[in-house]
Amino acid sequence: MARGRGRSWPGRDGCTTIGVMTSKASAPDTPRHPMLDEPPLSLRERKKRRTREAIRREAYRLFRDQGFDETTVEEIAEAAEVSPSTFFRYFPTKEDVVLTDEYDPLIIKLMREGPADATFIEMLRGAVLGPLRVLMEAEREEMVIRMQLMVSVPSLRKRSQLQQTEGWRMLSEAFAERTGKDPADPRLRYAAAAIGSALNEAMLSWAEDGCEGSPADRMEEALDFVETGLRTF
Amino acid sequence: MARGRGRSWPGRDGCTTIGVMTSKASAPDTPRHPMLDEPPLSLRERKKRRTREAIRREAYRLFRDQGFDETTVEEIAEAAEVSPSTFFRYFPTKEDVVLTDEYDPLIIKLMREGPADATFIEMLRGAVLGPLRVLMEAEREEMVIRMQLMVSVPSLRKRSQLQQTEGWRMLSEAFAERTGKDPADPRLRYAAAAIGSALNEAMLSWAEDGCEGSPADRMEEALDFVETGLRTF
DNA sequence: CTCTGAAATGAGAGTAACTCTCAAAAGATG
DNA sequence: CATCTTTTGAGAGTTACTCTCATTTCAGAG
Repeated sequence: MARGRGRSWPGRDGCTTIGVMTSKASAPDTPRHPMLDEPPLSLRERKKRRTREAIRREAYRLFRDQGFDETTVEEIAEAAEVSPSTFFRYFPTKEDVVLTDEYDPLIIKLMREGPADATFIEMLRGAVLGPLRVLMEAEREEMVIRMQLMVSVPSLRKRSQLQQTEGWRMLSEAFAERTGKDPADPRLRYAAAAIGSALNEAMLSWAEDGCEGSPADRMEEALDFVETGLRTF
Repeated sequence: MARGRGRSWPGRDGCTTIGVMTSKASAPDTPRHPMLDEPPLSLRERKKRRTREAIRREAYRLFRDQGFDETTVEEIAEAAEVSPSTFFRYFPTKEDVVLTDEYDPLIIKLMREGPADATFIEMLRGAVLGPLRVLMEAEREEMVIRMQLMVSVPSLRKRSQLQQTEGWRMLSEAFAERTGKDPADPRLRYAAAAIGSALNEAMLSWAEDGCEGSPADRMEEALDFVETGLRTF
């Protein structure tokens, strides 16, 4: 085939839906979120950011109007006024336009600042649900479109990064580092995987029910449940 | 693009790695496992089964010899002496050759026969880990190859059905039915998703460590952990 | 302002995983 | 043997990516 994956693109730095990154490194655009006020901005960087935003904006528009599968990369590139080549330099796959975001650094940062004696779940309540609530206020519209796409397009649903174990590695490591736990402890993997999937499921159920309120509420519910409910369910 | 997914193939009935199905329905081949001694076998059915087995066998051989990405569907089809068209009639995607199996009916059956007052996790210990141990004895070699592929090929790793929430729906429903619980209870979704991912992670860690013994041991460990350990971890 | 190197872009050709249609082959059935 | 149904093969088409290379554009030094 051709469907590339895991190569080494310039356009990304590796992050994802609601802060669960699939790390990558360097190049064209190193996305970071404004909420995490980053330093300066060279001309080149500004241009790259604009390009990335243009691609994403046009892509969402087309996805909304004619559907994800019905929109070709070529169309997106044309609408964003870049070449198809450039599109792929910014997003490794069409799916990544929807799945990628820039919140991971923020989450990691919050984890490093959290209480050193917190449990994994407690830490996540602060580092993931907190910013998510803010995010939903600030960019609700875009988030809603994303979530709806993720629910309705099978290929996106499956790749939802909240569900991708791999994406939780950095988060787990940050947690281990902060709390002094062994990063190689298999329980860390189990916990991250289990919780990630439960959160993902909570998000899906929120989207399926019409995207009312904040998904963070559902996620809170899911966290509470997996924290103590599995023994008796 | 072309990468189809979720269409409506004739060749499958919907099942998956270690019994976590992505249901589908009807047609050419309705795979079932011998362990679940099914009734008769018409000439046509036997042929279909043979074809399916031939495809899988040749595919595994080629994957092992030259790698998953380096093997084209065309090569597999040729080795199995069928046309590429036929290949896709049996397996919706190349990945499914590795990800699909026929254990789901067995697991469902065991769940329906299990204790009606068991918790979800208890039920899984019996219905999933039990047969898995047997399976590992009976078809160890093939299972090991599958697992190794699933660990080493990124696209497979991500799609590992143990991780696919969707695949757990039927299992959840069987559980709800057996124990008289509400199948729409969101906690059922959370539980299935969380446990599925933890089990998947256990399997991966087993494969990464060289596939020694049975993955069921690791999975047992993971189940024990998510059952009670998340509150304090 | 100019020169120089580095990074981003565009163009275009190539690969391979699917998709779809249709006619031919092969079991099933009576 | 005749007919109906299901499976198969052939082949053409779409599109997501991949790779290479020439061109453009920014950065930084003089």
